[in-house]
Amino acid sequence: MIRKTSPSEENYLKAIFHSTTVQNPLVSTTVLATEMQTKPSSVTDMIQRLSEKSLVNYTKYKGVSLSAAGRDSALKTIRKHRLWEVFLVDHLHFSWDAVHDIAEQLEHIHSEALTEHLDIFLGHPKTDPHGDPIPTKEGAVAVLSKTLLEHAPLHIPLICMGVEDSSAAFLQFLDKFHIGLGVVIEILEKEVFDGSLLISIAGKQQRISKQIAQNLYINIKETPCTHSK
Amino acid sequence: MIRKTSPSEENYLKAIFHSTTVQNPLVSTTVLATEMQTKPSSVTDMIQRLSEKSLVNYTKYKGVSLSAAGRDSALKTIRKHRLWEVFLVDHLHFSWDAVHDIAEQLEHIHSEALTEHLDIFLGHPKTDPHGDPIPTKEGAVAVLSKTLLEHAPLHIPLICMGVEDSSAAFLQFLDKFHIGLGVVIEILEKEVFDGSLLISIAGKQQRISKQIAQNLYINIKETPCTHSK
DNA sequence: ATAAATATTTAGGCGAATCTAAATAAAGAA
DNA sequence: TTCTTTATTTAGATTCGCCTAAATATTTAT
Repeated sequence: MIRKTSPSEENYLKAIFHSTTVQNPLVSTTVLATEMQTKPSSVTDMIQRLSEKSLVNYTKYKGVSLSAAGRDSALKTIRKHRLWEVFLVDHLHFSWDAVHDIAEQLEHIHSEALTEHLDIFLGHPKTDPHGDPIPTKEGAVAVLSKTLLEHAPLHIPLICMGVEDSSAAFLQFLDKFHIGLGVVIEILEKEVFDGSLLISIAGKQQRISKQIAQNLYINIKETPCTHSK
Repeated sequence: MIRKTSPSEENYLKAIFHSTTVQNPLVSTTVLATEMQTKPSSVTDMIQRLSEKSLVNYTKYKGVSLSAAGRDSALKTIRKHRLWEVFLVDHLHFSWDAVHDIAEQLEHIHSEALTEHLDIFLGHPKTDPHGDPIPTKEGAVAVLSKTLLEHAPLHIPLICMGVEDSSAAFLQFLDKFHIGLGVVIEILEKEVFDGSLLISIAGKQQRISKQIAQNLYINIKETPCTHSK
């Protein structure tokens, strides 16, 4: 009998997906253990089970990567996670820093019909409230052109497209500066000394640190964005 | 360290709630085992754990009932279940016979904020798509005046208020007769021989079996259902 | 009242997912 | 290269939720 993936397995697959996408094509036990807030031995245990189910490619002492089936499963989970985040922000009016923990639970609901009805209800959104692309039903992920604010040109209207760090702390920090997805900003000045930027948002001038500029993605203004909150 | 209730525990508490509300104030292991599609020994096992957590009152060989805390937990779960059902039917356009299994999963999401935001989004519904009352945040359940169609008077407009049996089979069967919540019907004739009824729905006459009449709740039309306690 | 039937609990085991502690492999330094 | 440090795996234990089989309590029938 074909057993459905458990929430725990799905979380591991997601973590492997993220680690192998952002960085190395092979992720180590320790890195995964840190990511999952657990012990390396637990990771080894789970990875061996996932390997037996052919969801990952695993070589002892070398590292792990996703198989086609594992990648598929991870993308399904990520699709659900991001769709739910859109629902939570756009319809239940949660702030973008509050949705992650709830979506972490909702992403494990097993019902293809639910996911697709939700997608229709939301109007087939392309990105979640943090600007991350929503994988399609078929498992395709759009590669968004991501430019860090740090590397953006001066004196040109820029549109905020996403965040690198989507921790609640950072998102709440952005809220203080009235920076959100779709917000138009313009760099007026770059400070060589500390990398800080003088920017204008909605006519007002503000100085933001290098750290913010390193965690915020922008595009040259052209297309409007949803999720304006 | 206060542990959150697990999905399994929540399902047991729900089952105990239903059994002790509908029938005896004390429910037996066997009845519960049937309800939960499991073995009596597993039920004993779980009940003992719930008893240690003071969620149920348990006397060996006698039966089990909910403690105040257990009842509270059960009502929270039922509230979530029914709110999600409203969402699934009213907003995601699922049919009323398709929502139960999905709501069974959604009801275990732990987030008070989510439940309350959902309640607001839905406009504080009083009943779910099957006519069952939605417990309040505080744990109050409205007692709806429930009259079976079987016992309803003739030649008076009746409004369909709920179902006794909410299995997919029965609900789909009702759909065939175009019977749904809020639909107005009138009994034209009662057949003594087999208990079947000749009714009119939206001007059309139909004959329905005794079994349907025994599983459908109605109210006299002019009296709108008051959800006050 | 006693025996038979039935309901319930106990005992012992299993798989999933976790942990700690010990063993072993790989990598880095002298 | 050989030793030491670090990373990784294995071994053994734990909890949860379930199972089967056996023991025991309760109920029913004779």
